[in-house]
Amino acid sequence: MERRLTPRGQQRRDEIVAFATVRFAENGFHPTSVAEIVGGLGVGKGVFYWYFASKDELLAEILRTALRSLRTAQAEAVAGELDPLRRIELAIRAALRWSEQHRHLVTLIQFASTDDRFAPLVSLGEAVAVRDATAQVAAAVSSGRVRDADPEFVAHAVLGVTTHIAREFIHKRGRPADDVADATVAFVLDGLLAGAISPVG
Amino acid sequence: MERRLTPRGQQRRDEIVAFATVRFAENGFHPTSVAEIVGGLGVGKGVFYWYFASKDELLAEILRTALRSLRTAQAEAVAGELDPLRRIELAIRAALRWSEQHRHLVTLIQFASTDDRFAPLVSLGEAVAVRDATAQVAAAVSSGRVRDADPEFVAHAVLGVTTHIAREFIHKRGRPADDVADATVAFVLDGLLAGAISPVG
Amino acid sequence: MERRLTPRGQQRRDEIVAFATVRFAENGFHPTSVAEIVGGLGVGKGVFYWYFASKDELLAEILRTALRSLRTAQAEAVAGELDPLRRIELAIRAALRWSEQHRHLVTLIQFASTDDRFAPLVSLGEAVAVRDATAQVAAAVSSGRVRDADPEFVAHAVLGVTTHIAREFIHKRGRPADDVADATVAFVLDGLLAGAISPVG
Amino acid sequence: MERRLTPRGQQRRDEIVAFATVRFAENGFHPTSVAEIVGGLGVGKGVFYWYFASKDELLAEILRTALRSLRTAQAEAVAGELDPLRRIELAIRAALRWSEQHRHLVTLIQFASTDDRFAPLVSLGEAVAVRDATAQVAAAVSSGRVRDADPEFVAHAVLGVTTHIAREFIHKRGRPADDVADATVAFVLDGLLAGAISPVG
DNA sequence: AATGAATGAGAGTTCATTCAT
DNA sequence: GATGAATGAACTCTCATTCAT
Repeated sequence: MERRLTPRGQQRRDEIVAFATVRFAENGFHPTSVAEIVGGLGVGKGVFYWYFASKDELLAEILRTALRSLRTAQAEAVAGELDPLRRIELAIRAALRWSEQHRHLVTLIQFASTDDRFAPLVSLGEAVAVRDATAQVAAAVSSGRVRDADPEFVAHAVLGVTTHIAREFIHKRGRPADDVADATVAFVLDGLLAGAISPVG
Repeated sequence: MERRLTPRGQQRRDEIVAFATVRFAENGFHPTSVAEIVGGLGVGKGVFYWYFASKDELLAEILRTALRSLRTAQAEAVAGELDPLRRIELAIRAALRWSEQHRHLVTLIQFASTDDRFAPLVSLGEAVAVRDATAQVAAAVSSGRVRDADPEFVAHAVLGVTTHIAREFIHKRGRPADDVADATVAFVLDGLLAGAISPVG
Repeated sequence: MERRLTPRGQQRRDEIVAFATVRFAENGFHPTSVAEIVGGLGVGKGVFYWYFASKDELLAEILRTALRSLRTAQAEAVAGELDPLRRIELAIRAALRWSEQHRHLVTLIQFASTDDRFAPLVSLGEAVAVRDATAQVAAAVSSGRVRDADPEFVAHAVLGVTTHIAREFIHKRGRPADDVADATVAFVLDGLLAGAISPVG
Repeated sequence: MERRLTPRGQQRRDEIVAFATVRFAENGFHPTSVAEIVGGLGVGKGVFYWYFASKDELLAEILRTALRSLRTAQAEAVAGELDPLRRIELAIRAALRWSEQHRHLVTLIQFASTDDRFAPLVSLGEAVAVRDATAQVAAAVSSGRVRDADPEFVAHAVLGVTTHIAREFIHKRGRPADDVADATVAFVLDGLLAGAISPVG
């Protein structure tokens, strides 16, 4: 593969990616056939294999692009911010806003992480975000601003909250990402007990 | 279906379920063929269709049984406990212990939730746990013991943390469920800020 | 593969082998599709793959069976004969008679020897005959009954004559194997010069 | 087709022929795709069809050229020689030398003779050599210099020996063509028995 | 002369499911 | 209850060939 493409070719390729992403997310990867994709685009079967080595390779590319896009969105969101807790907050907000705009990709990423052939790609993509979050938490812990905790554990806990909440509240219930983000940040930073009335005895 | 089975029949059926669960979890549901399952058990194809109406139906049953088992484990864990926060803690601990013992089922549940045909079963199974957690949080909030928050949101946040942490720390890294549970409960109840040194300025 | 077959299954399998042998020989291996084979037998496509792992594997098996059959025919023909030259003669006669009866197999063997994936099978099959012929020639040479010559070279020369002659005279022109065998044996034993009138000066 | 080509065009064409010859011989004709050929040369697909009407036509041309080349080599080798047996010997030597230099073509010719679409071309090419050899043998027989035998049969026997020996000893084992030729000529002229010690009673 | 793009029939193969025994 | 055999639609992928540029 790695073909030199004309502008028209690049456009075709993008069409395939866009169409397949939606189908894969809505129908599932395995149940969506190549025939369905090319049929939906009104082109011959060969077109698919002109641009992609295989159906697997197409999904892999979708995933790589998606994860890179998410990473970029987060990187831009935290750029310039030095405070560790603010960085974490901004990263959560960016992730939720990105999820709102790319629900199909979110679905695909979740599926991919259940398939041995694609899971490594997802882990790889997540690793960057986790690494950054881990560093921020570690900094916050050592400066005494947050309670002592395994930074990597916390980073994954945050990741778990964020992804599940995105699916449940943004995708399923259509809540605005920013509102959901407020609640998510509060949960992450304060937990359940903070600010509550101390038990009287 | 709904066949009256002899003890030997019941055993056969259970064998199929057990074997298929592992294969589905390790290889993926779609990539695992019926032929592979019956081949692995050394029986003919007819056997499979004697006990199950279809491959889909087998997965559905695995999921139903799995979710029921998880529910039961949680119900037993919280039985008799009246304090809302303790109930949540006990439910988290039960879920993590169950995940430790049923990693294949955890994988399958995650996959199922990405497939339109099976996702409803998972939601249904989770709904019970979420409903209980929501009620506990609501009680705790209204008694002023935890900060004001949308109880259902919190319930899902806890679910998100727990499932992700189970996969990442118990399955991938093999940490003991009980240790992981301690950290999870701390995260959920205290968030990041609680117990930290207040900023001096 | 390596399936336990019922008598009916064995029969089906044999049908496929027989039909495919003819088609492969007449149309060529690559140009003959699996669809053509199952269509010609009036069965579904799955049948083919129930009995054979692949089209390649079917050809491989045809070749193995064919070469074993030829070997057996030659072994039976020379059994009990001790004289080296007679053994060679009998082997040539057996080969030609076998070629007469299995012209499709002869064609397939020739094709196979031009394809890297199958050529080793042919070489393997021929090796036995060549080894025996080599031994006979060596014996004849060392007893002084034939002129000094590289026994292995002679063995291959005999093989070359025999196979080409079978195709040209038995298959293409339909000459009876026994007549062709007489001429072949004469050529092999006597060459061109033997028994000729010595040049008078 | 039959295009008037510029010198550069002629060169391109020759490149294709050379490259395809090697690929066809090493990978097989059917398994070698047009895409592979143009890809290997770093040109677009249009180029192929600019110079050749089809893949079949390319092979046909390769074969025609190859057989003409072999014929020419033999014709030059025997030119001027009047003695029938010497002509046969020289033709054998020329064939083996040519085989040594054109092993890929030898492989292709052998394959072609197993495919109904190309076999006639090979027969046609061989016919000339066989015709000449037949004439020489007939002359030698009628002058009494060789034993009585069907000249055409002998011609084919010689062809069979020569082609098989070329593949086995020159191509597979890399023996020098001239050494192999000595042994081949000896076999053809003397057979096995000539010059051997007569059995003593 | 040459390119990249496109075609679409057809290749080999798989597989959930059914059926005769 | 259980088997091996059979089905045939659907799958992924290939490929000789054509075409617009």
